[in-house]
Amino acid sequence: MANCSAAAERCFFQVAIAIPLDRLFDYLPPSDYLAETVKPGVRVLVPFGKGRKVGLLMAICSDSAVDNTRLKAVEQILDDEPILSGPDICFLQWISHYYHYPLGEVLANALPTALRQGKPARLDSQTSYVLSELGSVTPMEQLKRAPKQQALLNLFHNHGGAISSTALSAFKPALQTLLAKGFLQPISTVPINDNPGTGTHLIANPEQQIAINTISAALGHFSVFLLEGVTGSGKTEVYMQVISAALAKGLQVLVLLPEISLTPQLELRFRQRFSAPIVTFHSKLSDKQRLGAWLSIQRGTANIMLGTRSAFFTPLAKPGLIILDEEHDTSFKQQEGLRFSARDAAIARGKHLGIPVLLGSATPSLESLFNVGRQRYQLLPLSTRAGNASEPVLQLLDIRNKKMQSGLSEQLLALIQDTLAQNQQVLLFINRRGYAPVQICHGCGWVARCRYCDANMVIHAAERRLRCHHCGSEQPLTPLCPACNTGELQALGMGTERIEQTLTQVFADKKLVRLDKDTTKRKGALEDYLQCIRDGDADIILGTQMLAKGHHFPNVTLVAILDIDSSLFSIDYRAEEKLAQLIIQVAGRAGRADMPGRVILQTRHPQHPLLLTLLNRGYRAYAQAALAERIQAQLPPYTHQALFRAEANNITAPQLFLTALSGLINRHNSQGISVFGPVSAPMARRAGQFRFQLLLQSRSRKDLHQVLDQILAGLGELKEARSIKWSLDVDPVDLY
DNA sequence: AGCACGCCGACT
DNA sequence: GTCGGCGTGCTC
Repeated sequence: MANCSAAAERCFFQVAIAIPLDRLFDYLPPSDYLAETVKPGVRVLVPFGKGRKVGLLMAICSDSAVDNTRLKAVEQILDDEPILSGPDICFLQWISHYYHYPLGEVLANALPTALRQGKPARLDSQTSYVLSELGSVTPMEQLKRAPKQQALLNLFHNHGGAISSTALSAFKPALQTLLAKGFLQPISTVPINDNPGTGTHLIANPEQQIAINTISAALGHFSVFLLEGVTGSGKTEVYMQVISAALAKGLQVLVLLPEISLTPQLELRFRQRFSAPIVTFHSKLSDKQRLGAWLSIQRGTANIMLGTRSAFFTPLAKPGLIILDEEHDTSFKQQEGLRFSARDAAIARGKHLGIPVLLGSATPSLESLFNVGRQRYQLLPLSTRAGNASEPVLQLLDIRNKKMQSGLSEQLLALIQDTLAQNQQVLLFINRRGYAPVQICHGCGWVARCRYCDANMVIHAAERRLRCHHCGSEQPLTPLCPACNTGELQALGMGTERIEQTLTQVFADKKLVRLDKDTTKRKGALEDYLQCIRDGDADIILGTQMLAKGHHFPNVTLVAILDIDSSLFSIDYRAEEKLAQLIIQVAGRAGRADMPGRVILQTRHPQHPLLLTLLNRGYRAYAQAALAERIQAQLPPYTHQALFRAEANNITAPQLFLTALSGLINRHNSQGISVFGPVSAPMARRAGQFRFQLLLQSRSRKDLHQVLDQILAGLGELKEARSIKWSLDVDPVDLY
């Protein structure tokens, strides 16, 4: 083997480094380097500036454009084998190019923290647990007051053997308790195959069977499917049978969900079904756990990865299928750093890897329905609800000139009363946390504003504080108006906390659970509340939109959305789509076969076309009408957008920058893409920063990206860029 | 992104 | 007389 550094032909390492510069850095090989032992895709430790950094080797080439005397040598090669394969790197390069984000930073997004820090890519032997003698003789009923512990013990009974700690990450508190009680005991093993699955399929109905057959037949080549099924139509059963088909071919499956809180339930169902090793991946895992999950998928020791957006880039040893559930959910769009859409990127990844992508939703995004119309995606409908469950009834409640009590009309209060009297649960949504969104002085009209944002301070009564929901600044509640020094301060408007107060007074004998960012801050609090609701320990469930995601509450028969009007006239053109999806999703949360759900929408606009179409003709009719409007208005998905944002601590610099940028664009804009702005962001000042934006739009994605490619090269030299912070959002979903 | 270098204000 | 403010420039 030729020793490259000594040989006549020199060679150079091209290394990607996680800094906001979209270029590679050339290095000399390490002193002990032997050619052909090192392949692209390994991590290298390199001197960089004053310190050292972990980079990824992209290529080994025979020359360098940099003056060779300035080159430093790679200090250490960190991996024996590439941690990313050729196709993976190729896909990440595509991502870097499409989102105009530096390759080194894209790579950093794709690696777990431990690998980014240069820790060894090694799977530690892990602790596993087995039933103790005591645990195997303890009757399950003994734990009926502790459902989580009971579920865990049950898992061990069904499984019969050892289960690894990684596989039990969702049961951490219960695991500790059962260990303390002596029902379980730890054993140390090499990584084991967690094998509790029974593999029993349900009998699929005809539509499910068509979906299963179609997707299974597509394994091995690229195609996109949109599985459109209402809650309870059996999407998960389709997922599981398609996963089975992939597993049978020795392939891996990546399953993405919008929210962490949805992973435990699905993980449990998967574990009951599959004998193949399953790993989860999301931001609540420790660095070590994430490394373990990532490596076991990268090496192929696990076959199924279940995770959130942060799991998206995990390399698959034997790629088989990507499933993205609740594809309409905007949580799949990352809102800072690498602003990618996991949904869109999943399609691109499927294409790169030559594997099918399965999108699922009861309320597909307009983009996906548009792509079905263009025959890019194949629609697989599931129209039958399992078990003859009847459709929930959607009903508008006109609250114009109606007497209201804390945002609740008397009619709604009466309906709540009736429902509670029948020992059924009530679910109430209001998308505003805190006590009240405005504090106003009745004497002089003064309103509590945030010092740093263009926003009102929100009253948090229990903590006796005013808080800004945009920057987090706080101050104590004062009894006197700071402007006129009288005691005329009043709370205006409704938040979850205030409605909770009213409801606990009106229904004093009923148990209320409030679910919002404030009540679920504690780790595991959300899961505890959800379990409490499922166990029937709550009569009234009150919360923000976080309640609408995925969870099903069969004993809820009355659902009300209290404040839909704020979304009906929003400046954000996607607000209506989100509201329509929320209404239908919420309707799916409620009821079961013998107790159909009822959904009440309080509104002052009962004639609004969105509401009429949605209620009378359903989601698909709404979507069709909305798509027709998008054509008319020349909005996505009929056009493509890219949004430049700029912010600074003064009001002029961002505008100057965007104006200069606009000029630069127009000099390169032979394609005739539209440029709107600069305009101030909907919230012009946030956390002390003045924010402006420039929107680019074109009917041709190619033209748009061509212009972006041209201007981004010269953007660094723009002197106006020096004093501000800017970012580019390709395919923005929120124009804030 | 870090990190140094580099010229102008209030302090041991 | 200095400590330190963050503007500017560079990283193979």
